[in-house]
Amino acid sequence: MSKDKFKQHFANIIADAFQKCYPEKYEEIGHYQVFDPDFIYDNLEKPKDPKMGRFALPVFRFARLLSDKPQEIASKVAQAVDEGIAGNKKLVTVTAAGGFLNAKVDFNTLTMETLQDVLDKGKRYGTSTVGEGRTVLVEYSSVNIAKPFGIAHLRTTILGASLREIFKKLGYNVVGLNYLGDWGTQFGKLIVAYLKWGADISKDDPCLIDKLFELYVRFHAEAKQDELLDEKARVVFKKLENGDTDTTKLWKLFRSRSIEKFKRIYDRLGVEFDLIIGESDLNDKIEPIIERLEKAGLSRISEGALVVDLEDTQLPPCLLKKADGATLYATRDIVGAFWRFEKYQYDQSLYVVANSQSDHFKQVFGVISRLEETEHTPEDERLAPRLKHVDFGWVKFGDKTMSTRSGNVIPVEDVVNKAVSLVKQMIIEKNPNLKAIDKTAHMVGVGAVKFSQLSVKRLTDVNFDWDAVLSFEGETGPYLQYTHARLCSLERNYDKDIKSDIEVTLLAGEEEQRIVELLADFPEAIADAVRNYDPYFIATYLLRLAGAFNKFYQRKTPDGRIDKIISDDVTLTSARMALVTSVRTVIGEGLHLLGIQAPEEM
RNA sequence: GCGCCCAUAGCUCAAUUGGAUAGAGCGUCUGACUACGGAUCAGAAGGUUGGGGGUUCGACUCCUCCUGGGCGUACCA
Repeated sequence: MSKDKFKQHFANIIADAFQKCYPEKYEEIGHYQVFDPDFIYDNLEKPKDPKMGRFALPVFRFARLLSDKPQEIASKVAQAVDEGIAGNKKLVTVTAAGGFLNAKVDFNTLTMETLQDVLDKGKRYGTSTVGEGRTVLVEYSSVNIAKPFGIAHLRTTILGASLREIFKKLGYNVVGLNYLGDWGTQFGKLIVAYLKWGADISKDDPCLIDKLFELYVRFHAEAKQDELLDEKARVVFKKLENGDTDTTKLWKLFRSRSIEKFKRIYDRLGVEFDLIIGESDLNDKIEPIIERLEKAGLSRISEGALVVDLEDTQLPPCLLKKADGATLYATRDIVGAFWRFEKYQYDQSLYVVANSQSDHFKQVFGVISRLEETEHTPEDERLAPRLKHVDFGWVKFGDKTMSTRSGNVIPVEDVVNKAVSLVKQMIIEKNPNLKAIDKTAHMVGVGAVKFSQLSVKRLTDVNFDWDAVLSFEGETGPYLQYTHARLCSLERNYDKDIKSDIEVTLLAGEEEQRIVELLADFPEAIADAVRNYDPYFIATYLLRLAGAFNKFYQRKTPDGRIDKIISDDVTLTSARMALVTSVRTVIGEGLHLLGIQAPEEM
C-alpha cells in the first residue's frame, strides 16, 4: 500500500522535531524510535473527532524513553515543529493536546489533490497494484445439493462475492469458487428417504427438490426413533462411493436439479463464480494424498477408522476414512487444497464458512501443515500458511438457531421477493414516473438484503430480523442508493462538464472539508476491508460518506434557507459539483465492491 | 467434562485492535425554506460497557475468577 503523502510529511517533521527537542537522547539511541520517521508513521492514529485533526500521535508511551511528561513532550515537539517550518508553506499544522500531537493538513492542498485524483481516475480511484501477479481463491456460498438455499447461506454468499470484488480492485487474480456439498453420508440419507417415502414423486416434478427436502427433514425426525435408518444411510452412501449404478443415477438427478434451482437464485442475487465444483469431483484425487499421509507416517488406524493425530493442538484426531472405508469432508478439504493449488498456484486461499466449523478447518490446516513439515517442503512452497478460514457468526432467527435438519429454514428467494415487492410498492408511491420500475425495484430490494449482511462485522452473530432487512431507512443499502441517485440527479440538473480545476477555497466549509477528508479515506477503507477480510469496513465507510454529503446537501444559510449546491454563482457551483461527482463516484464504486448496484434514479 | 466464541442505550450494532467526552441506526419525543429527490436533514431523551479482582500513564479492549448464553467436541457437512 503506498504511503499517504501527508502522513509521511508529518512523520518526517515530527521525527525531526524530536531530534531537536531531545538531542542528548537522540545521541544516545540514534535513528530509532521517535527519531525514526518510519516508526512515527507506523504509530499514527486517527483522532476520535475529525475536528481534532487528520492524524495524531499519542506520546504517552515515549514518556519513559525521553524521561519527560507526556504533556511536556507534546507541547515541546509541537513548538519545535512550528518554529522549524515557519515561513515555509505549511502542509500540516501540528498542535499539542494533552498527551497527543494532532495534525491538521493543509486543506487547499488536500482538496485539490483528492478531487483531482477521484475525477481523473473515476471508478479506478482507490485501485492499487498490491495484488498484481498474485492469485487468491475465495470459496463461498458452497451450498448443499438437495437442500434449500436458506438465509444461513446468505452470509457466506454475499460476504464471499464482495471479497471477490475487493481483491479484484487491488489487482489480484481472483478465483471465486462455489464448492458444492454434493457428496457425503447425507446423500445416503436422502436416497434412503426417497426410496422409502418418495415413490409417488415424479422425476419431472418441478418441486422435486423441495419435496426431497421434506423427506430429508422426515428422515431426521424418524431417525430419532429408528436407529436402523442411520445405518441404512451409511450403507447406501458407501454404495454410492463404490459406483453403484442405480444409486449414482438418483444422485445425478438430485444434483442436476438442485444446480438448476441454485442458478436461478444466484442470477437473482447477481452473484457470480469463476468456478463451480463439487466435493464429488475430488473422488479420484483422494487416494494419492492418503498415500502421502501414510508414507509420511502421520496416519494410523483407530477403532477401524483412518485418522491423523493432532495431539499438541487439543483437537481431536482428524478422520480421513470411516471404519467402512468411506471418506469424510475433512478428507476432501485436505485433498481439495492440494488440487486447487495444482490448478491455480494460489498465494492465498480463503474459506468463507461459518465459525461453527472452525475446528474442522484447524484440523484440515493442521494435517496439511504436518504433512508439509514431515516432507520438508520448503517454507515458501507450503500451502498451510496460505489457507485462511474467513469465519463469520451465526444467522439466528428469533430465539431459534437456523437448522437445516429440523427444517427451520427461511428461503433466500422469499426474502428477496419480499424486499423487491416492497420496494416496488414504494417506488409506485413516491416516483411513479420512473421508467424502469421493476429493474430498479430489483436493484434496491437486493441491495437492502445484501447490505443487511455486510453492515455488521463478520464475526458478530446476527439475528435475522424481517423488519431490519426490509427497512430502507437509516443505515441501509437503499440509503446509500438513494444518496447515489440524488447525486446523479444533481449532475443531470447541472448538465455541464465537471472540472477539477476549481476554486478550492470555496469548499472550505466544515461540511465540505469533512467530505473531502472522507473521499481521501476511501483507499484506507478498502485496505481495512482486505486486512480484516471483511467488507464491513467499506459498508460503514460509505455510510459515513453518504451521511456527510446529505448533511452538506441540506445545510441552511443563516436565514434558514437551504444553501443550494446549484446556484447562479458559476464558480461556486462548479466547485461544489466537483465534490458531487467525486462523492457519486466513490459511493457507486464502494457499492460495487459490496456487490450492490447503484441506480441513477429510484 | 474439555475447547473456542460472545455479553455495550429499550432493540440492532460500532468504538481506529491499549488512547482523548463509549458512538451510530431503529424505536420514542420536538422540529425543517411551500422539497436542487423528505428512502433526507437538525435536535432531545436514553450507559456503573453482565459482576468482582488484577496488569499501567490509560482498559469496552489484555490476565484471572464468577454468572448467563452460543458453537464444537472421531466415523454428518
